[in-house]
Amino acid sequence: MTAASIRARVRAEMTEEIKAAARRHLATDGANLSLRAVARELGMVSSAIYRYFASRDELLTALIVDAYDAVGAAAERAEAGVDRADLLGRWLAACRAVREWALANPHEYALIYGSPVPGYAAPPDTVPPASRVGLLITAILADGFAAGKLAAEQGQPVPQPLRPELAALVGQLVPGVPEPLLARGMTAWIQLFGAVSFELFGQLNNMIEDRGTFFEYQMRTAARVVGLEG
Amino acid sequence: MTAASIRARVRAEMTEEIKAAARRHLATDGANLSLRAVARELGMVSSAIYRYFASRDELLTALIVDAYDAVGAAAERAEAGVDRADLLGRWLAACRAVREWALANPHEYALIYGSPVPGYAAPPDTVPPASRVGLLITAILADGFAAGKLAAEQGQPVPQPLRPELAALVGQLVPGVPEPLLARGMTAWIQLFGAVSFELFGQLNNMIEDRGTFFEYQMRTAARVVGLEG
DNA sequence: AAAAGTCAAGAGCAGTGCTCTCTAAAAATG
DNA sequence: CATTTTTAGAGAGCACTGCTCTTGACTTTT
Repeated sequence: MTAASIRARVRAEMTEEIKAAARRHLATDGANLSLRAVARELGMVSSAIYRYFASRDELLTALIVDAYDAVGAAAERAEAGVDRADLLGRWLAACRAVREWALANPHEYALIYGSPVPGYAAPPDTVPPASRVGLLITAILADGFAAGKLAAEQGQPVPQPLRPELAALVGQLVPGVPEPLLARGMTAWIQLFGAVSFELFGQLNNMIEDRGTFFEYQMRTAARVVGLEG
Repeated sequence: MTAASIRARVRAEMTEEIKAAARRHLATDGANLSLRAVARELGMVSSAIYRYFASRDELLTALIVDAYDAVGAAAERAEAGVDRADLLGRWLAACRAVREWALANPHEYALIYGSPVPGYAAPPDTVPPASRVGLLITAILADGFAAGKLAAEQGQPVPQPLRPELAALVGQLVPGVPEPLLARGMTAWIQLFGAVSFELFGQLNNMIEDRGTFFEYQMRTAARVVGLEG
């Protein structure tokens, strides 16, 4: 039993080492990292990797899950450090955390929010980690609504055909939040990742140099759309 | 002379055929399409491709330029069909055209707005085509401001450090537009491509089914941020 | 101590981007 | 018209890729 768990522990450590090496290679080769190169770096032969991951795709999936969890955790940590009553502060803290994580781990960010890897279908285990940031945002909205600080309706009316879908989402994510508020929350969500992606993927090149200030402005604008004032 | 231009014309046709085949392969293999497979499809040998493109990157660059031009042209065409005084209509037409082009050509969209291809640096010739949609949006803003329909200031104040950069952008893109208006235009620009990318890259999966309506709502919300009312 | 389970290595297959050399045809030049 | 020059493509080859299968060594369990 102890022996078995030793083996299991060694196996877990090896798995982590492979992922760490793969993450390093992600930086130079992107999603088409080379299994053989990873193996070489670890001083083993390529076929040995297959004892730990059934395929390259499975390795990628592990990296994707880790990445989603890492952004999610970073955003949650930052948001948790802000006074609960300061809704704008909580939103901005989460946004900044996402951006900073993305800047520090650009290739992992690209892996999860960039173009889908061709021929790769995300398995179901990636879904829960993928929704952590979205959940965090909606939690802020829920708090704001509960405290009477966020209006249910504001701005563009939500088209009728969207309401049942939004209602279902509210039901499974944040019970009690009005659909129009969630709809605006999704606007902010798109704005957040749109801004980070544009910066990271080079769309701001030759246009904006002071990316930090630009991002701050964008996220404050998004906050206004949702109804979060200072 | 005529003979020379015959040769040149054949060469141009062959170049187009290679690009067309490469575009087809983009669908299955994404950015790491195989030169050999492209050559095979054209009934030639891989080394022959190198008579037309010095490297795989050069082929990719050609595809990227074509893609930027295609979205740009689609957006311009759609926007041109709307009454000049109908600013909201022009904005929405451009947005819908971008989305529809992206849905029809998802892999080309991913090539230009997705994660950067690892080890690939976009050469300067991609810059002008890349800015066509942005130019179109700012042209709408300029018209609206000239007609007195768009307020210079609105919503979130533009941070001081951003103003000189925005001023420079205004100068080289759309003289006469106030910086805060351009800043809001960029918000809408991010919202547009953020929404399309989220839909295309699968971030809306298991959340929103009626993507068309959702997109419409998002773009109308973005229009409000800029100050474009019905 | 024997049986079962696990790990890693090595060879091999079909594929890749790219370079180099060679041939055949076409165009430009005398 | 004949000859030189330019060009397109073919083919072989290099170092690489993901992945499979077989073989040998080691560890855990019975």
